[in-house]
Amino acid sequence: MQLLLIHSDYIEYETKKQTPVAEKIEDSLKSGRLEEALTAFMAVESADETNPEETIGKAVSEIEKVASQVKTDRIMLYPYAHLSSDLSSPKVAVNVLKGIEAALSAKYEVKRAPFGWYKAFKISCKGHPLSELSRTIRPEGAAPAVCGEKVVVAEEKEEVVSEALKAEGTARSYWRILTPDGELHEIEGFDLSPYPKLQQFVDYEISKSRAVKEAPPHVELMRRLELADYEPGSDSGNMRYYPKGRLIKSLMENYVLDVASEFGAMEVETPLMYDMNHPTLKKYLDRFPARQYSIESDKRHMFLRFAACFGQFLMNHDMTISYKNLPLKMIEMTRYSFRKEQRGELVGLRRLRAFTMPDMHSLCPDMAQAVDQFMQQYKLCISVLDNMGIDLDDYEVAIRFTKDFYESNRDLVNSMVKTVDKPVLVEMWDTRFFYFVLKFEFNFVDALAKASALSTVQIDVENAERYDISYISPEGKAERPTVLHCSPSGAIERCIYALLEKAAMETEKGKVPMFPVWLSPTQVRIITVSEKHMEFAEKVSKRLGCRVDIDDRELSIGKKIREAGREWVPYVVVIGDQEVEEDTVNVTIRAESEQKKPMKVQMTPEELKERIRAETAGKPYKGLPLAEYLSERPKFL
RNA sequence: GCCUCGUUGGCUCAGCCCGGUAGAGCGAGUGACUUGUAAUCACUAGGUCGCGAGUUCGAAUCUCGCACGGGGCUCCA
Repeated sequence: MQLLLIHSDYIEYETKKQTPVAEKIEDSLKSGRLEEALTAFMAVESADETNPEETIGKAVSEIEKVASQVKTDRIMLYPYAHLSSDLSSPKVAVNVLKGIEAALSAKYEVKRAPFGWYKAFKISCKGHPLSELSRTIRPEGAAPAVCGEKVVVAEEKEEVVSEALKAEGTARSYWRILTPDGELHEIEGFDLSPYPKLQQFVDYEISKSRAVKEAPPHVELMRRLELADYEPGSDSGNMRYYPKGRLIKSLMENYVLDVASEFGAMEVETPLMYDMNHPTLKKYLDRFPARQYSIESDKRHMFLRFAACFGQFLMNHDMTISYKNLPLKMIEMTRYSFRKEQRGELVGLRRLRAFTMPDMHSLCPDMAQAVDQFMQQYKLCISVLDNMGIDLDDYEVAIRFTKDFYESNRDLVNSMVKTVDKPVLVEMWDTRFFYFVLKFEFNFVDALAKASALSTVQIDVENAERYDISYISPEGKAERPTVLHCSPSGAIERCIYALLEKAAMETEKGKVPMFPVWLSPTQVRIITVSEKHMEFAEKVSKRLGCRVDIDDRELSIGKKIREAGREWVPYVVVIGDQEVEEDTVNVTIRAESEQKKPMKVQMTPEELKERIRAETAGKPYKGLPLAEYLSERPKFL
């Protein structure tokens, strides 16, 4: 039996004409209406004939379950033959319907539309996630249907939902574990116990089991460290960034751009909003699983970009590109990309509605070079995350591809797994649902076992055609390139989230949390024992030549030390009489300290400077985001 | 979007069940102390109790609606 359940404001029907299999009914049943009802459209199938009683029982329990979820006690049973291409005999169907009606009548107000009539009906679907559900019910032992998936989309309430979002509900995929030896394993039976993080990721992706009571630890940290905060004056998922958060973000953004530039990508900038009715964009919207912000602008209907694809592809379309220019790479640091994620999905910095994402696209002449580029970019992503403080142990790899692609590119996929040298999760589609044939993501698994994607690369085989992008081949002919999408780090905010969650997990394990030195808002904090040491402190600050601040507040040494620790300052320098005399500094090195066991070292300012220089070599640098003297700093929280 | 819990000085929270002039700690300001490694002492200021409506002689407290946040569902780069 096929069941389609719609929670509706109302449902009404009116019989029009009998079919040859029509049941006889009284006039009172020729039309009907229910307010606030769960409507069950149903088609009884031939498989149900083997055991109609069982079908009735299962259908009743499904309907009751949904009725209680949506909290309604009115049910409309509506025979709807179009749900199946393999119907039962009318006699069985009527018996099953009557059986369901009888069983439900005890607890619910039930109406049943007559069987075998052409009927006009009106329904108003409520549109919440549980309001539209479909179920397939089969007696034990009956063979599963082999016909193609059916997508039934009830009338949506004005909301623009892309076809890709709808299709995703029906995409058929297979999950496997791929090990570095190139073997594909069924998930059931594969021993994941040596890989607890992968286990958590697999659970998250597949069984979708997640029971969490607390707020994720990064939410408190992002506020306590004065990095970022909610902005009630904006839409949910649009954050404010305080100076320290802005500094970290800015350094990360610059780092990714530097790396991309070195990799040969040209930085560009494209508009934030686009015309919803632009013919090319409309089609692309339908292929991307995201919800958009939309904006009414005079008579045009605009949407906010959710990536830089549009802008770059439209630019590519207008360009004259020779095969000599390939692979052609462009990058934009999208500040912002907008996605109107569902409200309940937004948490801290993990998932936002406005986020900063490096978006790089590479045009390749053919699949061979695309595959080569893909591997280079895969390695680039590993290196970028590593340099930002997120290493291979902190995330799990997911590789997704179509069956066809895998079969002709096993070597590529296997060498990806060898590169990370640990089992990865694989998802294989039997047909291509999306614009890509191959993609990977690095999924960070947080302190509460929730996973979210960071870096990703995808091989796109659709958009060159859609945007009419071409290059001129050596033979002088226009050819379609293959396009790669790459976000080397993933969303910048999400990288900050990952660092904070990682720090929280390390704190749990008894370690001392910190940011990489190149990202630390304060790299060295100078604390003076008394006012008379200020002059020397200022000299030391200049000699260090990095982000040094001076705690000149009238507080006890103990308190200043404690606060420097709470801010995760990597080097805390205390200056008193001894240091002034010896021209040295006493440094507490956070990276080498343990909880309650600080690592204190006496060294010259130049030694400390050299140490920091070595640790931050090759990374972007910016000055202090706040006043040098702590007494001059405002509090943001 | 749905369910559920929450919203009280800048921050963290008590008070709400059982309606009667709003409390603490931290932070801030001022003063004392001039300090050697995880919270120095004293005083002072600071509150439309998220917003709107209702019940009541009287609402932080009871009821309803809305906004924002946490968790769950759903969904997902």
